[in-house]
Amino acid sequence: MNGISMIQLAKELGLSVSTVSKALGDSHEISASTKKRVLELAKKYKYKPNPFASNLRKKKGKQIAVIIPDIVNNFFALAVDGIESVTMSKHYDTFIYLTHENLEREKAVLEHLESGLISGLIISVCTGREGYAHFQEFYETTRLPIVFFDRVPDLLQFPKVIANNYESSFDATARLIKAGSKRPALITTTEPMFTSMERRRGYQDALEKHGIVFTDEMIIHCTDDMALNYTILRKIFSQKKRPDGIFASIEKYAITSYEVCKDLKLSIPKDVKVIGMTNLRTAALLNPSLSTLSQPAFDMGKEAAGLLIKMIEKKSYAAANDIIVLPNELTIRDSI
Amino acid sequence: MNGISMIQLAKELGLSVSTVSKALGDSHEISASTKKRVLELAKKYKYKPNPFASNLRKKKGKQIAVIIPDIVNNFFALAVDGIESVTMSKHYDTFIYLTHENLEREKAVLEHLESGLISGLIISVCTGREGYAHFQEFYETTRLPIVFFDRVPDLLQFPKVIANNYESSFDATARLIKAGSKRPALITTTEPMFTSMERRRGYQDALEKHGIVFTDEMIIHCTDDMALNYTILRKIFSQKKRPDGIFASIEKYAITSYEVCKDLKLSIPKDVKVIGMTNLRTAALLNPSLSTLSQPAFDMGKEAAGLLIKMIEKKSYAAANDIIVLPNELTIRDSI
DNA sequence: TGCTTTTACGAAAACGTTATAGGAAAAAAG
DNA sequence: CTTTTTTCCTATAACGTTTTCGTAAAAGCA
Repeated sequence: MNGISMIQLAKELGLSVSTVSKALGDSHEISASTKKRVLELAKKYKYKPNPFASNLRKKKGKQIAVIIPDIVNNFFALAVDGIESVTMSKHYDTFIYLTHENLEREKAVLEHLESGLISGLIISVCTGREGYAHFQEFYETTRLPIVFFDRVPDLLQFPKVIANNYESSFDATARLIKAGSKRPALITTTEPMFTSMERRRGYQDALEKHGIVFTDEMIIHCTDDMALNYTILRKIFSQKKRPDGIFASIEKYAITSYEVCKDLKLSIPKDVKVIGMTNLRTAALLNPSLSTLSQPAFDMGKEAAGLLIKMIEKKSYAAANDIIVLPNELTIRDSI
Repeated sequence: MNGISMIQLAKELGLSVSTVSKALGDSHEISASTKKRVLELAKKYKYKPNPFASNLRKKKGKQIAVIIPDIVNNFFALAVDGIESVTMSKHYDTFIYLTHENLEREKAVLEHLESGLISGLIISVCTGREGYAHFQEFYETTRLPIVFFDRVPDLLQFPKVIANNYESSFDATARLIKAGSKRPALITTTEPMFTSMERRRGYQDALEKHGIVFTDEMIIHCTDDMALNYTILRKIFSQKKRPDGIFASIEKYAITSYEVCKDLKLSIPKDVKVIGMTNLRTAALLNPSLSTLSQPAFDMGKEAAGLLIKMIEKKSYAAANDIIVLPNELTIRDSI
């Protein structure tokens, strides 16, 4: 805030402010020699255009926001890494907001951003399949480009970046079955999210394909509360007729599954075969090493940011209904 | 950018713009009844002040920046979580920039931020003990408050939030020795950072205190390249006179140590005892469960953000030389 | 009553840009 | 040698706030 302004530059050069502005913008209206003079003095004084003035006048800036449920999570951390790699290279600034799975917080952030602080939004939703009015409303009032990733509201018409959850869940479940699991369970969230539903669909179709009769108890609903999840899982795995396989569709559920099996002295993979949907870097080092279905988190972030910036910079909103699908990666280790 | 402006509010109320501005700012110059009228209409239209106009006029905004080397790392992710929890509650917006341990990138970000986009800066440095000119320069030209955390430049006079690295490293090393390690090694970075040096000091003093003669080979220097680290460690642990203990002063070095020991069929803790400086949530699930010295990452972020906002809002820079020290936590598990 | 003080508002300038419109000089065209 | 076009620059008005200063009316005071 302490640097030199365009006005001072103009004064020292004996030029008008508009000339300086155009010279810095490399306008064709300005002669090469004048441009050179301006650029040189600007460099000498390390002139930096005031972003507030510029944004105010242009009614548009180079700032975007990322709203995610959590950052202490390899998936989202990687996604942010991917987003930042793009925004950095395109000279955008990236705001970050964490909702901690709290709908009210999500709404509050969205309302706050209606001030016009940003020129685009990347978001991974924190709730189920309902209550998306705030996204629609945000869009109606701001008309700003939005890209959803991973946890997307399937019922809304917005560009999205997702993984092939159905297909990869099908494959993962099939692998559990082929490895000998007769009753593989799906651990999923209580929130009815599109992402989870796709995974569930893949899971159920794989069961059917392999002639396993699906019953409701095969689906275990966990929450955001790690301690509660432990209780839930411990109870289920203490039963006589417990599952002999686990497809943990969320990172932390895989970890809790390991804890429960360890405490109940259930052997992995002998008693229970496990595949976890996770991007944990330590998966290979767990005891036993965890078979994972990992998401292309970094690339999802990259694609989302690329798409968003394209939408911001092109007037064309042709991309508005784009859905980019990236493949999950199945890595079989000792837990199966 | 599509909402209603103050001008339109004023027009509809039959008031001047300045009156509306003051009313919204709860100025004493405005009567209670007028304030009420203004507030009501503002709420009706969901009026949001344009942050660019406001920041431009006030020469100050409610945006801060966080610059860190990495986000795919539990320590920094937790720190960002802590920072965000504060900025969110104080209604600040948080920019995030990742340097990926790249000095040039760090310099570029700092220079970019000299435009005045932010009102304060939280940073964890990416380099050694030299080349801090860019921080000093950033401060000279912007006069903006800066708070360093974890990786701090010890030679510069700025407020800092750090962990008790010396004391806790001393304790961790002492535990390795008490557990039977005769030649515990320290794995540290090649970059000569203050943080690492403190850890090293604690390590060496613990050796001396317990009558172990220190030699240079006991310090293993690793890099930012995981594959290279593997090679380095594998070579050292393949030697006859290999270390029988590891104090891994950085998260990823602990993981690579595990990988190397596993591949070399060295038993942890029988052949090699390990303590890792890490915030990994899966530490307890590793094989064997990893003893950790974990940093108060979330709280460090919280303290840093709290301090920064205090500096931004108070005119007093009394806090300018504050150094906040938080304790690391030692958790002994099966790897020792 | 006349005087001062307080209350409650408005006019206008400022913050640092960018965009629009216009114009003088130089170059090109006839 | 005029006319047209092109080149290069300036003046000015925005963008939406906040702040300073001025002032009429109301209130206080003798």
